[in-house]
Amino acid sequence: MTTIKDVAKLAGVSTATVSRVMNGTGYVNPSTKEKVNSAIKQLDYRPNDVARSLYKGKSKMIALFVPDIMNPFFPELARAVEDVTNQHGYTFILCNTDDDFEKEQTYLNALQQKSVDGIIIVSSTITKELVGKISTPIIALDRIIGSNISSVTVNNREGARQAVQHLKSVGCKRIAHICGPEHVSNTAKRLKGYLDEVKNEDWFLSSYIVPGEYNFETAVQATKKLLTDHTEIDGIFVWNDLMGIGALKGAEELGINVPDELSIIAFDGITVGETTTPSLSTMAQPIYDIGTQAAEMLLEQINNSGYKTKREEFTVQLIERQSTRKRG
Amino acid sequence: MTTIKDVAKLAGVSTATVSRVMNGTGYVNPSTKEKVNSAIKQLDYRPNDVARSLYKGKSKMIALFVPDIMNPFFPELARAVEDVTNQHGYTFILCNTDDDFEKEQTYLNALQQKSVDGIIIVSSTITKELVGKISTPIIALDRIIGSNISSVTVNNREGARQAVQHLKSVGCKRIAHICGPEHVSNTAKRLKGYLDEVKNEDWFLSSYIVPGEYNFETAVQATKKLLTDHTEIDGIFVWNDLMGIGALKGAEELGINVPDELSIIAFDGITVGETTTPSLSTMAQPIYDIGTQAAEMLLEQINNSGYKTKREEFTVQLIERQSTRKRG
DNA sequence: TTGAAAGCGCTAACAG
DNA sequence: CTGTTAGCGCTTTCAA
Repeated sequence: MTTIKDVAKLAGVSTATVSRVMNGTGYVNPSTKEKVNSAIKQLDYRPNDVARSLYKGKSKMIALFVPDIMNPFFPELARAVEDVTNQHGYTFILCNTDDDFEKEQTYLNALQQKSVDGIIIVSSTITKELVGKISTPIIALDRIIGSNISSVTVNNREGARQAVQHLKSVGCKRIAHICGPEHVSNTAKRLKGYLDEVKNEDWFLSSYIVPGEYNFETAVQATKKLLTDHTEIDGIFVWNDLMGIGALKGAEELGINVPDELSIIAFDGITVGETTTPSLSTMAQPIYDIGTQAAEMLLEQINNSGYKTKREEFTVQLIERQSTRKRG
Repeated sequence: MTTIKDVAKLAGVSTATVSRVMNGTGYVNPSTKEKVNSAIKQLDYRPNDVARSLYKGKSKMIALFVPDIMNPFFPELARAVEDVTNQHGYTFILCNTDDDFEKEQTYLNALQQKSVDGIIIVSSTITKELVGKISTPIIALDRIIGSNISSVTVNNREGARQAVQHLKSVGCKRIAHICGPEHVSNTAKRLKGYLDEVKNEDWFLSSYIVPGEYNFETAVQATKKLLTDHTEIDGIFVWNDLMGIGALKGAEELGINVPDELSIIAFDGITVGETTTPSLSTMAQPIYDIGTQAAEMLLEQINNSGYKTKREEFTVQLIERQSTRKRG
């Protein structure tokens, strides 16, 4: 590998001068600058980032922790973060944590040891204590970790309310809710939103609330059980799109027509929701904007020493597709 | 940050001894080892990987280039690579290239400057020339780059043949093919497999072959046009699952029933294929195994200086789902 | 305007 | 068995 020394030698100057030329720091005579630049070009020299990092204590790398890369929500998010960080000359690292505390810890250590400059975290298991011990800038995404960690979220409760309102508006009379995983904070929030809308209805039964897991197959089964136990159900608000697609499948397997006999709406707004038949109505999060915002906040926190904790909340938006339709 | 010096001081030994204890290299008296270890624990010391990398010229990082993180195929693949690399103590870096030569080049430079130890590349645009200039170990995935780059692929042509055979076996009489993007090598291979099976059929028309893009919406349109122009078509082999789901949607929008009037089979075996209604028959690639294999080959190449170029080919497997069914 | 030299934190000869 | 020392490639005072 060619080093700064090689360049210095070829240009007939000291390594300090080469460094100055590269970084545009300090004064350097135009003619020697010329010589240095041509030496750089001639040798196709590229500085060693590791050496730089060692000196500076910074690596120009940013990481994103996601619980499940297989859920399309996260690739869409990752895409946004990647775009922003790349634009600013950072290298992007994606870490899949499975919402596993051990894995998160391992990653956190590894990244700190590599002088990663900042981390964006989507996690339900990580603790404020763990994060508090870390000096690396951190942003919480989609969920809130602690009061002194900046976060980017959406209005989950209000969004859930709107979802249920929409089901009512298309004529649903008995509306159920399939929940998300218990340990995820959004689960409680969306459940609250659902309850806001139904708890005073005379038809409401607590058994209309069914627990769910973070995956397709479980949602299929939960839906089938729900619809078998309660044949009167004509609307379901599902915790997220992935599970919503499972609900679609469950209904189909029971021979229940969506949307004629049953309306389904979910939450997230991932692209696959458009591709199903029927396509899935949803409360869409502005996924790309969320990722962008988080990345920008992180960069600000990295570069401004006087940064103060922020809390950003985005608004979800109803997207009506085929799985909910006005009934006559 | 606590450094090796702090540990040395606390333990009353030299930094060299601390280093030896950490790395288990060379002899060290049990009792001093004891002292060092307790000092490490007491200070919660973690070695600086950047300094290590600088000295060793290696970073314990591995990267994966994918053209489109939003296609579920790649997260599944990434998952596999991540698992293997993590197991071996490497940090995994995912790079989204958009099959854009400039982006690939930028990433390649950035990673080299960071002393990344190896790269797995899925790319149709990257050239052997570019890769040839790089000393970092590289594995080509899903596509072949050059003759002296190891690769992991699947039997695309034979798989395509089997897909068409399957369509025939369920009773299809007029079979079309929606191709992949022109510049991707697999496009030609799968097309050849299709042609192997149909070119001698008396019903075959070259207009049964329609060009496609790497996305859902285009596939919907291509399918609608195809089925409108050729109402006799009763089977379609689609280049990949994402586009296959588009074909499903296209047929549905025309009111054509799948599989009663039209059978559809695609290629890849991504999980979402199970979730659609009807679910999508496909030639499944062993995605996880492919990723695992590539990662293992890369690690071998990194660690064995006497490594020789390899070419691994996996076999795809027919998965019959609802989109193809025997017709009476 | 430029060079010499120290040092970022760690490892690996080389002595002892 | 352990310490001293040089050095990985770069940046930045400090002098000149």
